[in-house]
Amino acid sequence: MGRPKEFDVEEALSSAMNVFWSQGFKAASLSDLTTSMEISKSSFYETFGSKHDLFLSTIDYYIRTATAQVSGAAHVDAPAHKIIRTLFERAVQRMVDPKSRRGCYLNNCAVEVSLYNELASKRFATGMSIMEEAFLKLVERGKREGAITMAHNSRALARYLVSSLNGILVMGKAQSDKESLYEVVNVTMDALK
Amino acid sequence: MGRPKEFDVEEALSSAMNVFWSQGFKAASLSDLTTSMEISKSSFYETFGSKHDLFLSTIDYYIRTATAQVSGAAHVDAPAHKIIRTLFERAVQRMVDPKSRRGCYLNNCAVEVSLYNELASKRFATGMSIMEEAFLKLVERGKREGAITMAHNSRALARYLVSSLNGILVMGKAQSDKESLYEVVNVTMDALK
DNA sequence: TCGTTATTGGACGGATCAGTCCGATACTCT
DNA sequence: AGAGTATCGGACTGATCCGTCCAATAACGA
Repeated sequence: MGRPKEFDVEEALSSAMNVFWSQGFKAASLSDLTTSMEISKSSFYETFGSKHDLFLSTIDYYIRTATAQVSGAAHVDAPAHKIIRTLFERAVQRMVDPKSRRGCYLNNCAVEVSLYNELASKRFATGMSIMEEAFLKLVERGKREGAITMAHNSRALARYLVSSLNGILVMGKAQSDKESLYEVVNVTMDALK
Repeated sequence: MGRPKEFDVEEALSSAMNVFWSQGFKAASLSDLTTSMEISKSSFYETFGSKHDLFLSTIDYYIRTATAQVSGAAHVDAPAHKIIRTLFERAVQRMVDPKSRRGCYLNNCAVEVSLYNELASKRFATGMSIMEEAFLKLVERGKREGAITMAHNSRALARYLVSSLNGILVMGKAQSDKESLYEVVNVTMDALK
């Protein structure tokens, strides 16, 4: 019944997210968005409601996809502390590559709009706590494996890791020198011992 | 000769910075700025050139004032590692207070405009390296005082501290719980031992 | 008093913006 | 063939934006 959608909503969301990620919410015009999403203005409003609605949807999309990666890594068959290190090293690699030096989408969104946008900042908090839970499981496993210190409780260490990861993503914007960032990772990881 | 300026340029810069800090560059309208700065549109363009010029000036202003605080703390007569902890605790206090939960101005600016603004991102890098130098001196002193580990070179530790401080400022936006943030500070500081 | 500079407020231009609406067309199922 | 939906492009609205310009006024020094 009726003509089917010609574009994939998830793909369009991904494109839109990349536009917001690169330009910010305010700076991204509707024209920028529809061009990148490869849909017409009419389809845009029909499917996504408004620029602001779309923005919130891209945050949900990011939480759905990006945090799934971190959570997924927790199930890899390797020592927990190695998985943690790998997650940090991947972050460094992303910040070193000019094409992906955009930091964390959630952080960027929080900076730009959380101040005047309740809905967006709630999503930011949600994303962070998902990250925290993922790290928490890894830390607990690391303790059982005897590779992580008992000097701090697991949740404190998990929060420390989320915080540190964000710090590295911020630093990467100013200091894209690979070795410097790896040094920071080394010090950060040593705190777990 | 001629009528003297009636407003203080530094004060106006401070007001403008607060507007940008709270709303972001794009979202801050000229009307918002002139209202907060308490000058007319004509005086605005006469003195500050353009919105963008003013923006860059506020970044310089921030670097001039805020990093001076950190650098100044280095000369306090107290054990270096205690000074470092105090700096972190002050950051936590700022993030816990709803009125000052705005993170680091440099970071916010970098997130919003660094992607399409060379001049702003250079300033961001400058600010970060000033912070790094301040922490470097503290770390070196802390080592001489025997309170900081020799396991890592001083510059790596200084970078680690800058990174961690930024991480805490980011986390504070999602997690404003005081105790959680203090826990992160504790773990962070333990890495120096 | 006179020249110089600072300040103001408002009018104005040119551009861009988000969002609405409509007519034409294309696709799919019954 | 016909009903139902998707898509498109473009015209349009109303608002907002940054920035320019100008005439009037106010404060200073000589």
